[in-house]
Amino acid sequence: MSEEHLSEGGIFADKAVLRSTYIPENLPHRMEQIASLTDILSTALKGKAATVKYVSKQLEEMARTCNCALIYINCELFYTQYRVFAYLARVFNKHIPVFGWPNDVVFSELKKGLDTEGRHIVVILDEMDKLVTKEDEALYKLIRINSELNKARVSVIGISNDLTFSELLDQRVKSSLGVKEITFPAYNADQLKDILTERAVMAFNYSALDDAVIPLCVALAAKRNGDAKRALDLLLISGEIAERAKSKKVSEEHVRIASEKIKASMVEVVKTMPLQPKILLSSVLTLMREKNERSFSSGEVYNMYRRLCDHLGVGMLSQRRLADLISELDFLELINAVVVSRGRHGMTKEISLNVPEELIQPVLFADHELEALFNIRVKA
DNA sequence: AATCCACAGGAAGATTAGGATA
DNA sequence: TATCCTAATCTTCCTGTGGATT
Repeated sequence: MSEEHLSEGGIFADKAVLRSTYIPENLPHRMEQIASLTDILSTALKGKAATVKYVSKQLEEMARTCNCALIYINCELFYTQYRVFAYLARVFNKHIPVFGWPNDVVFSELKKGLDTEGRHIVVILDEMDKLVTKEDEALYKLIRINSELNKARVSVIGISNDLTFSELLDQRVKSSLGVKEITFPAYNADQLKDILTERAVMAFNYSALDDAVIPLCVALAAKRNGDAKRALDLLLISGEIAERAKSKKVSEEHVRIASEKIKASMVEVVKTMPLQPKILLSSVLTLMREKNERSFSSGEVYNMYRRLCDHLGVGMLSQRRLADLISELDFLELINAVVVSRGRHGMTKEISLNVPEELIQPVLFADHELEALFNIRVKA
């Protein structure tokens, strides 16, 4: 139980419930994704943290019905290639000494064991980051094992609390993991409401929430992409504001203040950005006005970016560099950037604005270096 | 099944900015 | 002021990717 938890007495019952690290018992409106997670037992996968963790909680139950074995490995304990493979091989009744055998012998024993059983197995690697730093070949081998098996299939579910660890991953591993990445459609207002209500019951003390608070949070968040994390953030910050104000209840007013605070910090982020990212952001804005669409390919954005630089008489960056800036803005949650394949038409990042246009447009135009964009021709 | 688009994103090296030091 | 050092930025060159199209 956390320190934070102990000090809750007024508004909050358990603040941690609202944080993005919290694993809910229930995951409403994601049954389809959960179903497909259990479905694709022939490939490696990764997904949004909460969903994967939830699945690992529940999968054991389902595993019995879909005839596959579930093997849980805590990488904090089994942190080398040898230990992981030896552990797995032992599951298939292979006798492997604790140490002494060469890695590749252990590996081929594991393959033999798998193929004689010929089943689907799901390997859950908890604290996966520990394994990656200590032994980078293990993950790669495990993921690629399918191509060397005849009958059996192996899936890997990686769990990690370390948000930055995917940067450490071997590119080969990353790309294999990404193969069956599941997409998560945005929640609609009703679904968001369900989610917030469910969490609020646990997070707040009884009757510490005004009835209007959740609908308001949903209304404010739904304007911006139906992102559950944003709605939960808003609720959390509202609660904190109410708490600091020594109020007994979280009211609509607190939500409004919280919303203003969030907006203010977004404005601040945009205001203090260097020139080039500002031009990039302006490019997205201009594209939205010109084409009357919401999302654009990185090629479109780069072309617009060049146009704007030209217009401003500013030196332009390479496409490669711009791709990095796009990722940075994505990280800051100012834009959404998702890699998609358009088949014959190549791969792109689909880029869309993630903050209210009317909020950042004035900020950008206020920059005297961008003044010239004011009168840029909007052609149909 | 093979091709091929339009990029993503890694590697390595160059350039620049911002200091520190002498 | 000139010189050096380091980190951040940015470029060039590159290989890899998924799936619509052939």
